Amino acid sequence: MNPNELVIESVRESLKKGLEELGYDGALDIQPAPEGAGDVALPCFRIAKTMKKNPVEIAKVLADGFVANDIVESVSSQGPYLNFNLSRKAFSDAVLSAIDDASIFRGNKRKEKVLLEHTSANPTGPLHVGRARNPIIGDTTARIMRAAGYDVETEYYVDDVGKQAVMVAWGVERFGEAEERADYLYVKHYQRVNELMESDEEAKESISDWIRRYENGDAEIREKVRKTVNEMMSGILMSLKRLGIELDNLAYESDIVFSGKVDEVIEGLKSKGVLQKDESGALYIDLADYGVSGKDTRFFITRSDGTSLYSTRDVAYHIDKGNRSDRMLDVLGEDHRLQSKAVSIMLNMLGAREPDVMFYAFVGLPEGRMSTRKGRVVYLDDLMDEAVERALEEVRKRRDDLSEDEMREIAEAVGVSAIRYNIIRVQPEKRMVFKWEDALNFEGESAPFIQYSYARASSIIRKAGDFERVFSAEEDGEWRLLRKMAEYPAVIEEAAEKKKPHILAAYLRDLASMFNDFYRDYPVLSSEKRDARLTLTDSFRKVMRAGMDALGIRVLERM
RNA sequence: GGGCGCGUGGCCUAGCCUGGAUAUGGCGCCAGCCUUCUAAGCUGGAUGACCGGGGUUCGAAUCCCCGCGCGUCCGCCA
Repeated sequence: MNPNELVIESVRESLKKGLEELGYDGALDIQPAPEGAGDVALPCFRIAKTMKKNPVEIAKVLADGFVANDIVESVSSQGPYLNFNLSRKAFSDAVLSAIDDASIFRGNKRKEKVLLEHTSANPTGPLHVGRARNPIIGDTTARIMRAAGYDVETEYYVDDVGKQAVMVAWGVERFGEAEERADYLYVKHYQRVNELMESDEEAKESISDWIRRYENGDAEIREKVRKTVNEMMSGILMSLKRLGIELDNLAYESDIVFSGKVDEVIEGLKSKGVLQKDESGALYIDLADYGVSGKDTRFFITRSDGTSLYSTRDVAYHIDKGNRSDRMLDVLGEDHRLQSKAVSIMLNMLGAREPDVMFYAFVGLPEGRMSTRKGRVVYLDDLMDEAVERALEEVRKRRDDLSEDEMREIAEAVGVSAIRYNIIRVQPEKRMVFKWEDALNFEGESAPFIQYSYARASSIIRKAGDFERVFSAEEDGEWRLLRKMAEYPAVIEEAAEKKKPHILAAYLRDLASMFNDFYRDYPVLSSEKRDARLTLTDSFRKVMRAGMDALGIRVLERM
C-alpha cells in the first residue's frame, strides 16, 4: 500500500463509527490541509451531498465518532472540514520503507499495452520549435505512463506518401546528396523544388512523372523516396535523441498503402453504405450527419481516380495500431482536430477501436506562426545549441574546480532539460509564444531549479560517507518535505490517468522547493540528528530521481 | 458563416473535469542573506488578477446561457 492509500484507509478506519452512523461508504477525498490546520483534511461537502445533510453536521458526527489509530492521531472539525494530524513517527516509517523497497516507484501493475504515437512530423526538413511540443509531450507522457505501470510503446508515423516526399527525392537527384544531417540540406532542396514547380515547366513535368510512377508502385522511385526519407529521418531522430527522446518504432505510411490495408478500409466503408459520390466520382462522407458543421462538411476519402487520401490511410494505420495494442494514444497539433474526429468517426463505423488524443496549441513567434516556407522559424537544434551555450556560461561563472569536459556535460544536461521543462510545465492546449529569454531562463520555475536541489542533496550525501538509516520526521520542515515525497505515487497516477504531464512538472518544482527550505533550515552534516537527516536527504534524492526520469529531466550529481 | 480550443495581477502560469477554508507558482521591480552541507538558492516588500453580462446555488475562477477577444479548422494536400 502506498503512503496515500495508507492515509486514506487510516482516516476511514478512524471515522468508522461515524461513517456507519451516517450510512456512508463512498470515497473520501482526502487533501492536504492548509498551513496550520493539520496534516490532511476531509471536506465534507461531497458526503453531505450524497447524504443530503448539512456538511457541518456531517463533520461533527464524524469527529464525535473518531478513534485514533497508528497513523491518524487526532482530528478537529472546523465547520464543514475535518482536519487530521498524523503520527509523524508512524507515517515516516511507512514512507521510508516504501521508498527503500521501491514499492512507491512501481505504480500499479497494468496489463494494457499502450501504443503512443507522437511527433510524426513530415520528413521535409529539420524539426523546428513550433513542432517541438509534440515530441516533448509525447515522450514525457510515455515516461509517466511507464512509471505508472503501463507497458508503453512509442511510434513515429512517417508520412512518406505523396507529393512532398517525392519532391524531396527528386530534389536530391537533381541537386545532390547530403554527407550528413540530410534534413538541413534537403529542406533547401525542397524549397528550390517548390520554386521550380512554379517557374520551370520541364521540371514540373518530371516531378509529376515521378509522382505518378511512385503512386503506381514503381520500384525504382519508391526506393529513391525511401532512401531520401530515411536520411531525413535520421537527422530528425538525432535532434530528438539530444532531447532524450527515442522512439520504439517507425511506421511508414507507404507500407500501409502498399499493403492493401487502405483498400480494405475503403471497401469496408462502402459496405457500410455511408459513402456518397460527388460529380467527378470522388467518395466522401458527410460529417454533418455526425454533428460536425462548417462551410463544407464533406470529408473526402478517395480522389476521383479512386486513390486514397491522408485520413483514409490514417484510418488503416489506426486499425493496424489497434491490432498491436490495447490502447492507442496520439499526440496531435490542434490543426488536426477535425481530421482526428473524422478518423474516429470512420473507425467507429468500421467497428474498430478509437485512439485517445492529446492536442496541443502551436508554439508561435511574437510575429506570428512559424513557417519554414517564409523562413520564419527557429530550429530545435539552434535552440538546443543556444540553451547549452548559455548553460555553459553559467557553469563557468560558478565552478572553477571542474574540468572542461565536466562543465560541458553539465551544460548539455541543463540546457536540454531546461527546454523540455519550459514546454512541459504548461498545459498543452494553451498557446505559447516563443521568447528566447523565457526559453533560456534558468531561474525560478525551470529544470535547473529542480536539478540544483538534487545536486545539493547529492553533495551532502557525497560528503557524509556511511550513515545509519534511521528516521523520524520530527521538525516541521522535515515533516513537510516527507509529506511532499509521500505524494509521489498519487501524482504519477493522476498525471498518467489524466494524461496531464504538467502535473508532474509542478510537483517536482514543489518538491525541490520543499527541499530548498529544508536545506536552509536544517544543517545535516553537523547535526546531532545527522543520520536521520541524511536518511531523509537520501530518500529525497530517490524520489527526485524517479520523478526527473519520468519527466525526462537529466539527473546531475553536481552542477 | 459555423465547429473546436484558449482567456486568471505589468508578463507567464496552476486551479476548472469533481462548486466550498485567505486563488498556485514563477518572471519583472525594491530591500536584504554566502567565515556552516553549492546563492542556478533563500527571506521580506510594493503592485495587484479570475474577459464582459446574465443565470443556477447557502456558496461560482470552477456549472448553464448570451456576448467579446485571440488561436485553429472547414483542400479530390499531407
